[in-house]
Amino acid sequence: MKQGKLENDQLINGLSLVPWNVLDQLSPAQLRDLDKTGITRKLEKGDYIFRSGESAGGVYFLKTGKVKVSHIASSGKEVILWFCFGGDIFGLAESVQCGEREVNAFACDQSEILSIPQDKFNSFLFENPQVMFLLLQVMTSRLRCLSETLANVAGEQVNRRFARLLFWMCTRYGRSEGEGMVMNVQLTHQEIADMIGATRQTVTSLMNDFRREGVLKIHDHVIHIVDKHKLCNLLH
Amino acid sequence: MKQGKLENDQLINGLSLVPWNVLDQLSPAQLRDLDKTGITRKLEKGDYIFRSGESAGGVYFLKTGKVKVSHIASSGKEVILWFCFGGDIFGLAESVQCGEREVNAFACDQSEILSIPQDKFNSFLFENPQVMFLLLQVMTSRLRCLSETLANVAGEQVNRRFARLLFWMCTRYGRSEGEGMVMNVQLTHQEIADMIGATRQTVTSLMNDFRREGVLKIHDHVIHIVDKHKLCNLLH
DNA sequence: GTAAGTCTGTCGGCTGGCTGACATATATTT
DNA sequence: AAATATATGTCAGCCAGCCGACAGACTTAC
Repeated sequence: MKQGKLENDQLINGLSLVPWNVLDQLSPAQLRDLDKTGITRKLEKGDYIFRSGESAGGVYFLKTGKVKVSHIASSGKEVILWFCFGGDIFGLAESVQCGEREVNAFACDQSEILSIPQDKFNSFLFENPQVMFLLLQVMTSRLRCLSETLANVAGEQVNRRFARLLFWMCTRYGRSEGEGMVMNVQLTHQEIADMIGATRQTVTSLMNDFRREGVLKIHDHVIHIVDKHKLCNLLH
Repeated sequence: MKQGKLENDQLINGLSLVPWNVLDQLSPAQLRDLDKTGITRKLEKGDYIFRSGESAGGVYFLKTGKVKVSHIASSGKEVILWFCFGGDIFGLAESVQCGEREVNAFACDQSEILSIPQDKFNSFLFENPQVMFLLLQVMTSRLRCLSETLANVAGEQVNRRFARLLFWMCTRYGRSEGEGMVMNVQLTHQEIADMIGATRQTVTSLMNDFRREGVLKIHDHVIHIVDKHKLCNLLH
């Protein structure tokens, strides 16, 4: 790992693409070290890793699977902050500080997690300053991502919010394919709604609008953006 | 500074109060070091330190004054992420990564800033891992704060959004006073609106509703929460 | 002191998107 | 295969909060 400047950093339409996959960026020795200090656990679809209000004992790495990190507003509405995939870290905010969980972490699929007690993880960070720096990058990248989401939700109409989410998800989790993009993260309309502050019904109808307009297609729950430029036009 | 656990951390109603004032937590030697590597500059009210789209050359510390960090949504609506006060760091996200600014930093008052080039700052962090850890804490604290704001904006009605903002601002920037709280951060109705995703008119009328209900009073632009519990009741 | 600029207060009309309700389609379990 | 659960599609009604507009209050500059 090079100090100071990420090598695989990219900028696409102003989107910072610092990779969030932390495990992939650690050395074999560091991985062994973490594995030794933590406990690996298997989770079933539907399990909670932690819930808002619980006291935070440590930090988690997602080895495989998919985890949803979300708030429940006092109105009962769920607000999804992001999804974690293989290699991602979560539960850091509450651990690096002291205090209780503010969010829920929920296994969307069968998953495998590595949990590491707070004090041990902090020691690990001081022994591996490059990793600490990497986390600083990941956290600031998430901060930018949330800033953008906030600007989106607070300042735009639903159709644009949806278009922006699509573009953002495809950029981060999908791949280009000719004029278009493909992303095979499985998302229900409800989940999309919870990410953009809308209702399920609104997402359903937007989805069909976009399909009718030839912006996207869906095969087996995989979203294909037919024409990147068409989508981009919906952003401004 | 103690490693691993912040001493002056507090939790009030689930609000993490990791202090954001970074300069106050540095040693005299570290301060001297930073002062030497950076440039101190005075700003007039209304100056921009940077704007969205510019390339990011470094990181800033606010020595005195007040700086607004905001997004402009493509609809033209401004969305305020937070205000910085004496000792706060800003512009880190874009610097620690590479790339361009995504937000605007605007001096709300006469201010004094210390700007430090990215590469020098990164070196400084590796020489002072405790500071790097401190920044990790500050950034994750802001991440939590933004998460909460997002949940607020995406999941609650305006009156609650406003109540939550008041509570949050008083907790972070104000002080308790008997049954109530006082906060003398000067905010216009427009600025409040931009923090909660509402319009100025809505904030004006909410402000008067709350005054009528005996939740708050205003003297010389200073907000007094008359009864903390009354405000808290509005949150749920 | 006056003028220009910026904030605050108030109101009627309008609408984006929520609510609720129900039908159909697709997965999952037994 | 049947039964249950979950996801999608569609629609009418409604209302929170936006929009525009204007008046008065308060600041700042000259």
